Amino acid sequence: MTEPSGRRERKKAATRQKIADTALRLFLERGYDAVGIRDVAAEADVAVTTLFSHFASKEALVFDQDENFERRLTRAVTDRPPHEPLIPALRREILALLRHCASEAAAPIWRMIDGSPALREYEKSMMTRHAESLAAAIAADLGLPRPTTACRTIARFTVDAYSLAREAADPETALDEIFRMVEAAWEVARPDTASRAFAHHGSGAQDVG
Amino acid sequence: MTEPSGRRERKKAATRQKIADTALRLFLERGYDAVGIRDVAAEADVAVTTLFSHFASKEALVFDQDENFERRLTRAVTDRPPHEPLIPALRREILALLRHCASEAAAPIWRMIDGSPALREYEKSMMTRHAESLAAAIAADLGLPRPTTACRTIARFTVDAYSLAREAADPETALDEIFRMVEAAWEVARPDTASRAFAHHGSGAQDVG
DNA sequence: TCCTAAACGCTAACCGTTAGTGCTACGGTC
DNA sequence: GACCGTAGCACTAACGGTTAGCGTTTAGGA
Repeated sequence: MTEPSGRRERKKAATRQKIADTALRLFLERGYDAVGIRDVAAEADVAVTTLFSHFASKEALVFDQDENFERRLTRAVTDRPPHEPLIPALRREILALLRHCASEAAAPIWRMIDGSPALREYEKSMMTRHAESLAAAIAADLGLPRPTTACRTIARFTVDAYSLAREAADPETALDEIFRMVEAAWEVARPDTASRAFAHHGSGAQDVG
Repeated sequence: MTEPSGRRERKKAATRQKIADTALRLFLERGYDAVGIRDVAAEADVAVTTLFSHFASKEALVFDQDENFERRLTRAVTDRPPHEPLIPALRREILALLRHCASEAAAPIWRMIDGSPALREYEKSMMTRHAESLAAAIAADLGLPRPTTACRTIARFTVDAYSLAREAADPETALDEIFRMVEAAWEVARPDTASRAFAHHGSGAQDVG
């Protein structure tokens, strides 16, 4: 019951990988909607229940490899060069993600995702989940114990930037424009320099400017 | 085949209303997840197929009355007082929506929504859909033929504000903070006055109470 | 060696949703 | 008032994703 080290882990990982590979292959061959869970399970030579013990849903079969998405976002904050400001670091990472998805060998996969409403929905809710991790990373970067509203907001805006840029005709130009807006939003909210903008919070009085 | 005026329409509306009422009652009595579509249909004395001819999904049964949500957002733009700036008008409307959801007789409904992941997801994707209408309304307000990236971004940020404020411990204070950020984002992006960077309007433009 | 537990399998269902089909009643027209 | 097109609704049956219940194998540790 200590560490499940060794062969068992490898077998499990192999099964998982076989399922994911099979699923992706079938989806690309016949289309996402035309392939059923039972098809994937049969082709991967596992039971349906086994498939669902590795993946929470049919959509998760597609976004398996993109779990590192979250990692990349948080690392863009934590592992950036010492004096690089926060927002440019995020912008750089989003740009890299955009390019990774747009070109590369991943093109047919993203065509498939764009072609299925269920997958698009899933990706969006995935991004929103990741925004919460990003908010935590930003808060930690600022030395805050817990994410503030401003952290959560900037995190949400950042994943919006990804989502909006991906839908734009010219993603990279759109990203520039959106991040100018994100930067401006951050400038009025960041705790270290916000003192000149507002000095009160928590009490009833609210005001702008 | 002209206008289906009269009794038929009324009967249809009555059936729809009966289904919605029954569904809401059962959901509140037993919990959303504990009530099946077949239960609702039986209790409303209609066939399952009839239910689905009135409502696109189970979640839509809950958000039936909130179709005006989209209308309210776009009208906050189109029907605002002549010289009121865009962002404060949006802020005012979001505040009204927050209050409408938080207090009022709607409290148990929102408790139910918050208690069901499926419903929370549905609400979020609904808001994202509404963001696109809002973007169109903003574009029209500026005399643009089609929504630009900036319009879409501000629209998205606006519905984010609603979503983030609703999750916050103190929604109204959070909304103030978020809208300060939205305002800043808009200032650097708005096409007509992008040059005069910041114009603070300090006097009490927002109504409280 | 034996014991525990994880991984896997099978069956059988549950649940939301849809297709196919047909009946009924309403509304407009002659 | 009789006629007809069509909208609303019902019923059966299924599809596809997902899960529960329960049994079987197999690896790892005692």
